[in-house]
Amino acid sequence: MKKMSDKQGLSPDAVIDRLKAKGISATRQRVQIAELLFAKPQHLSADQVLERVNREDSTASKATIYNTLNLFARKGLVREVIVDPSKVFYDSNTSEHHHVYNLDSGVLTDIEFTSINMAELPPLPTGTTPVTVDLIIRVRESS
Amino acid sequence: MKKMSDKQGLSPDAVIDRLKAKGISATRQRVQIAELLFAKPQHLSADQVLERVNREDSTASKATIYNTLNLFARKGLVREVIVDPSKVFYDSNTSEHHHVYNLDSGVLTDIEFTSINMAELPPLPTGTTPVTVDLIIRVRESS
DNA sequence: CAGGTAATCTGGACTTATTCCAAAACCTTC
DNA sequence: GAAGGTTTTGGAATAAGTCCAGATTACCTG
Repeated sequence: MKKMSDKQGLSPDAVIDRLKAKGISATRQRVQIAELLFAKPQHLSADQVLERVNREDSTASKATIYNTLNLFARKGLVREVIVDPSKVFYDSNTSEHHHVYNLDSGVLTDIEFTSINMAELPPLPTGTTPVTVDLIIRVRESS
Repeated sequence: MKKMSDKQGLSPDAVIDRLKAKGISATRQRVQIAELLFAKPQHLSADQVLERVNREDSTASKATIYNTLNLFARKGLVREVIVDPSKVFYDSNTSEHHHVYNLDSGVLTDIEFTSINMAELPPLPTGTTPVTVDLIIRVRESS
């Protein structure tokens, strides 16, 4: 019988299909990174991805982690969330949603918030088309 | 008669008052940076501020530029706009508004967009209060 | 106005995330 | 199994931002 991923995510084959569907050839490193990301909706930094991928026996280099995350972001498999100049997260939840960033704890949370939709954007500068719409609400603990 | 700033902005005294109103002591360097920023609504990076301030005869060090911009941002004199991990802008327009960032040209533009207001935010995680609400629409030239 | 204390500024070293690079490893396909 | 393109790799390079300890300045009090 087929072995499923140990982290309740997609099976390796499903991950490979998802990469191929976007025209990304499924190398060992890319599949590993994708399996990690797609296991569940989550926010990971490049560092965290590097650390977790390299916990397993076969590893990936720092350069590959960056290449791959950028590739995935460009292809829309993952969403880059820029929270802090030195805190970029990769969000494996690709459905439309926005973010709450807790400045005290560093925790990033998704929020459903339909009152902004791509369809009804304000007038943009002429000759430009929207690529992403990112709403980030920064909060503090209200002690 | 009183000499006005050469860049159609606030007079030096008005700048000093604005700093003092926020409890910031008006040192030479801070006044210089504030005069530059408050001359008109604009988006400048730390680098640009450094470069422009040091164009004049009396200068400020890199460390001071960073200290001062962070101080101004904390005090609400200026708004930090994080557009790209390595592109932080300081926006001297402190009224409520949002941003359009052109990925091709690197130009950041303000937009008035009242359909999101601090008053009607979605439910935030319990025990947190909003600090900033930032909407950034990233666009490309629609060649 | 002089002296003292706290706040601020400074240059340069340091840190840290990310990118760059040229060589090695790896797939395909014939 | 050799050719040719694509990926990966380790390590060097880059660049924004922070840190630090000493020098300077601002500010208060008498």
